[in-house]
Parts: sequence; C-alpha cells; structure tokens
Amino acid sequence: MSDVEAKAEPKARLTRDRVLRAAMDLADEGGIKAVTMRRLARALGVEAMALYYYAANKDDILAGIVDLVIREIELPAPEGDWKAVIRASAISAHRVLRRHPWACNLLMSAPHFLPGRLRYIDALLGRLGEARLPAELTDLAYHALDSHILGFTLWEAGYTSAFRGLPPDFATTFLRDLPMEDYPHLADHVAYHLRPPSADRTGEFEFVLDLILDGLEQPRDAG
Amino acid sequence: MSDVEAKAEPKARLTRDRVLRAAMDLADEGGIKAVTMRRLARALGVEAMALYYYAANKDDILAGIVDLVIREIELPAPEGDWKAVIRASAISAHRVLRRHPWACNLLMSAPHFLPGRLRYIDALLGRLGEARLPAELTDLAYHALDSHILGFTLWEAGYTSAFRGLPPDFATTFLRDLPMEDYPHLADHVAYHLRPPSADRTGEFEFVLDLILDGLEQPRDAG
DNA sequence: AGGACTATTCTTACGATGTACGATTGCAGA
DNA sequence: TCTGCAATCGTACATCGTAAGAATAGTCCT
Repeated sequence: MSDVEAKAEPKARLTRDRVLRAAMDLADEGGIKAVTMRRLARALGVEAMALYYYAANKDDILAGIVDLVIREIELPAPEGDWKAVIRASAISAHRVLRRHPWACNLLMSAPHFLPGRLRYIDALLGRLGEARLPAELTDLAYHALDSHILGFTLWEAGYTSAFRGLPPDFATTFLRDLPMEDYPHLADHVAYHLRPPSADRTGEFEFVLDLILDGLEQPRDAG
Repeated sequence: MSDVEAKAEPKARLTRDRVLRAAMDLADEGGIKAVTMRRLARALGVEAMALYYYAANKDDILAGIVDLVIREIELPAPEGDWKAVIRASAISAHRVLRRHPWACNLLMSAPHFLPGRLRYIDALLGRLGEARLPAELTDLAYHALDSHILGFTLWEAGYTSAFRGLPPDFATTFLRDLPMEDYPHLADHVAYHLRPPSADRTGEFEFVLDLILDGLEQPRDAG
C-alpha cells in the first residue's frame, strides 16, 4: 500500500480547481506535510512543473486550499435571530475545521484575502451589525469568534493528534514515566485528555461560544 | 548586511541550553522558517552535525524552544484570589506569546510534554481547582483559557504579520483592488484591521478573558 | 612524558524539497 | 500543411534534515 503507484486520475485536462482539490485530498489524508509539489503532481498524473502553470508557487496552492475549506463553512443566514444564526455558523466552522485540521495552522500563518474568506468575514460582520453593539464591540466580537473557533479547534486537533494511534495502556505508561509528584494536580486530569480522539468536545466548544455571544450583549462595567 | 559572515559567538563549549537559546533568537528575528540546522550551527560557530550531539533531531530543538517560551510565562501565584491570579497569568502568557509569535503554531502542532509546560498546566489546574467548579467545568476552564490565549494571539500575530512593512497607503490600494461592492460590510471595518501593528489589543484580549472567567462561575441553564 | 579512553566536533554523502529556465508537445485556426 | 500559442515536461540547482563514521580534543592513568 505504498504510494509508489499512486492513483493517477484518468487523464483529463488540468485545472486550477483540480489541482487545489487534489492538494486538499493529500492534506486530509496525510497532513499538510504530505502536500508536496511532486506528490501532488503524481496524484494528478503529471510532472511537478506542470503545476506552476496553475499556481504561482506552493504558497499560492496552500492559500487556495485554505479558501476551499472556508467555503465549506455554512455562512450565517441572512435572516433569523442574529445570535442563533451566528451560533450556527460558528458551529459549522468548527465542524469543517475538524475535518481539515491542517487548515487551522494555515489560516493563521499569514492570512490571505481570497474570495471565500472575504465573503465569510463580510457575512459575519453583516449579521453582527444587527446586534447593534457599540462600534468597537462589533469588531471585538468578530475577532473573539474567529479566535475562539480557531483556538479551540487547533487545541483539539493538537491534542488528539498527539495521542492518535497510541496503545491503550498509554495512560499508565505516561503516568509512570513522568515525575508525577512534581505535578500533583496534573495526574487527576490526564485521563481526561486521554479520551479517545473521537470524543466529542462540541459541547465544550458551544459552551465557550455562548459565553462569548451572551457576554457581548451584557453591558459590563470596566474591570 | 547579509548573514554570510554571521556572528559566531566567542568560541565557548556548546550546551543544549546555548543551542536552544540561539535557536530561539533565530526564530525571534526571522520567524520559525529561519531556524535551520545549518544556520543555527553557523550562529554558534560550529558545523551543523555538531547540534545532533545535543538534540535528537530538529523537532527536538523546536520542542525545546517552545518549552523555553512557556517558562517565560508568569505562573499563577500560589496564593491570592484564584480568578485574579489566573487572569494575571493569562495576560502574561499573552504578552510572552506576542514576543514569540512563532511559538503559537508550534505549541499546537503536536504538543510535547516537557517540564515547562507540565509545570504550567499543573499550576493552572491547581488554582482552577480552588474555584470549586463542577469537575467537568474545571477541565473545560483550562481548555477554554488555553485556547483563548492561543487563538487570540495567533489571530493577532497572523494579521499583524500580514500587514507588516506595507506602505501607508496600503489601505486605499487594498480597497481599490478588491471588489468591495461584493463585500459591503467589510469596507467599514478594513481600517480597523489596518491599525499599526503596534496597536495594543490587550484590552480585547482581557475582555474575552473576563467573559470566560466570569462565565465559568455563573450557573447557566442549558441553551 | 606518553598512552588510552571518552566526549565532542567535523566530513562526506544521500534523498527530498521548491522552483528557475528552456525545450517540447499538442491542438487551434490559417 | 504550416503557424502560433497553451499546456506540459526535462533538467538543474540551492537548500534542507540527517545517517555513518572519521577526526579531534580533553582528561585521567601510569
């Protein structure tokens, strides 16, 4: 099952979209490090340099697949209660990013402004405007939502990937090898972080999401 | 001012600590991509392979400098009001990560469990325990704090780096080149994101931080 | 002093990566 | 059939991480 004889798709004309979609597949399967110009080319049944006809360079491709991911996010609907609608969109974003964990890192490390992202930002800002928050709170809200979505998913992805594929007795091994007497509070919580990767943290995501959404509305006195 | 003739430190014996600290300097100056075994070696006045005596591989070095960063964070003090103390630590973490923006990405992409991080987690969990929250809320709180700190700082770092060193008329250029009629809500907010990189967003960081800290205490009815 | 042992550093080399440059193919219209 | 452009390929280079083993430099013993 090595990829020496990779599935070269039936020879159809190359397209920027086909290139990006193949790159996304590679990333989904093997993480972002699996996206290599040569590997990508092979997956498309083509030589590496052919890709440069459709992308300026590798960064261009990475920016492109990030935008593909963003387009998978369900936009806040144009009607309905703003809070419910934004909540739904944030939950969708979380779900999408869980499907493409590599995208979190890319999203942050030099944000590009491609159509998908612009449309997402615009839609979010539009609905947030309806909350009639003080002007600076609107921007804060957008910022807070984005960073919660990304931070949470990134955190989640990092920890689940760190523990993926480990033997089931990893917890005990982990506890034995560490000088736990130095970290008295940690031991109680290790089990929590060793929950199977499929563990659904959606509830936690939504809890903090609601903290933010509800908190924006309440007038607060300065700390 | 090319780095062909890099500052080779006065020839002192190599040390894991000296290696890590030099790697950190490289990352601070030129981002994480500037950390290269050969460059790092040259900065230390040594050949690349010498580094492998002090580190198993490059990932080991990266994990090491992340732990150095974590150690810069002021731990929650062992006494005083738990909320105030955790708040101060979170603010310190934010400040530290702003100094070393490259560390955010590293922190997430495969978390390692080195002493600095373990001590940080342990201290935080210990103080959170004093809040006497329901058990699952304690874990959630830790998770939420971590992901807020990282998400916010990443977001911040991403955007300020995207705009760093651009000419001051970038805003107008940006607005002209984009089909702004497609993004009506976005235009109003562009100026906000074009504030100088030094703009202090600490207030926003603390706002959401307080949302989380306060929200943890309130009993909430299910949405 | 010399010799031996170990800790530290260097030399060389390999495979992988991103991509510059120019040659090549293949299809369109004349 | 010839021409011209769009799409693809072949070759080459600098740079990367690092494997394997040779060379050096201390340090201690006698």
